[in-house]
Amino acid sequence: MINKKSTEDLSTEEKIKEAARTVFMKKGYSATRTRDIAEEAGINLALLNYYFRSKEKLFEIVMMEKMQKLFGGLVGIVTDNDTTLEKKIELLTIYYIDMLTQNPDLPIFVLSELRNNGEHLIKSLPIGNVLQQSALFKQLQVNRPDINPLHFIINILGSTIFPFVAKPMIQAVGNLNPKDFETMMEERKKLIPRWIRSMLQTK
Amino acid sequence: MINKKSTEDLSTEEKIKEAARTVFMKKGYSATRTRDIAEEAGINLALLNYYFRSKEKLFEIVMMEKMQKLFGGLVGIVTDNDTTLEKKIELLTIYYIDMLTQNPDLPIFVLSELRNNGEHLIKSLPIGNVLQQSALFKQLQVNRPDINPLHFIINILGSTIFPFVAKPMIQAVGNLNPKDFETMMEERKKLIPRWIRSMLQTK
DNA sequence: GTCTATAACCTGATAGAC
DNA sequence: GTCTATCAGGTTATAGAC
Repeated sequence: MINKKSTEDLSTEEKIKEAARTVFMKKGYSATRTRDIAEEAGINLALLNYYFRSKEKLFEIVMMEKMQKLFGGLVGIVTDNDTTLEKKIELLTIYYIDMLTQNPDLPIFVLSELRNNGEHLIKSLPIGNVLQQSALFKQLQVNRPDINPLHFIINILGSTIFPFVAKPMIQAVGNLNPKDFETMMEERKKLIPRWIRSMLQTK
Repeated sequence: MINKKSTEDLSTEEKIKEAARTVFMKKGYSATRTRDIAEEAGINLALLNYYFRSKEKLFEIVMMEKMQKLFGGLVGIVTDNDTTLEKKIELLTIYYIDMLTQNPDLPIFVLSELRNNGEHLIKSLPIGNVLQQSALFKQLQVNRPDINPLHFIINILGSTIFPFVAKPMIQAVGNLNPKDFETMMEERKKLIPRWIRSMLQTK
């Protein structure tokens, strides 16, 4: 546990950033007050501006981190020239479900803030070109030249990410407690790769 | 066109509600100022409070409408005892893609506000019981008794709704202009029912 | 670097004239 | 019903002492 520093050990700057992650994630940009962040960090409001100049600058740092966390992880998998198409689908599924089980609020945060306060941040991530030129894209194109590969990417991400975006709704509809929800997501790790495989074979 | 009144013809109360729909939908609850709504409605700020007492009351009216619009439409389809499972899947797909093409920002609005300001509103919609006792649920259970029917519901909704939730990301990744995006969604109306069918057959 | 105090502005809501 | 004016409180950001 050498990497897991307790809050008291962190530098002031890092304490503020950590508090900002927590509060922005929970409330979104607009509903967050800098006072909330200062309180969460256990420091004074003035220090926040001393280190980060403004609420918006601090938000952009957090937002970039979260976008990276949501979309950065897939790069290593999709660009690997040594894995089969089927293996990539399996790895993506497991990666996303595990990562989102640890960070269930990540996608709704990123996707909703992207629309409200950060559409200009999309261009910062070169994820578009990476994906278009990836091994996965080419493999999909070879397998199903009749269908835009983007459809399959959407399906993989939709199958894994959507349940977390709609989590409150799904829990209500299915009468699921948090443990039930996690169990279902665990089931999906096996089901989704099978489903995507069958999609690829369906003419 | 007898139902389509121009803005000037509406009652003041309806003008304010219409403006509230527009502004809340665009900015979300927290980022919306009652002054924005008043201006959009072409009336004075005081009138908003005269008709609706508070920002929150007005928001709840809009939010209930939007939840109804997002989830109410599926009730008629899933409870129909006279359509086959396959027909229901086709109808749900077409219904959602058409409706969301007209209202692309609806799902991200509802799902993100649900988390921030309206989790207590979920219970207002009896969608949970309706779905659990629906013909669709029973048909899924008969077809695949080995898999929780909720998985398939999530897949149908995920395939149709997720692309709209992630729209800015998808457009950036795929280098799509709005017309391209619509074309892809149109393609999905044919593809998704095929995919779900093949899922149901995949052991 | 860290704090207190406060400036400068914004926001939801209401009072009161018409 | 509709308006103008304004209140009371909140919000970001900074000045200035330590």
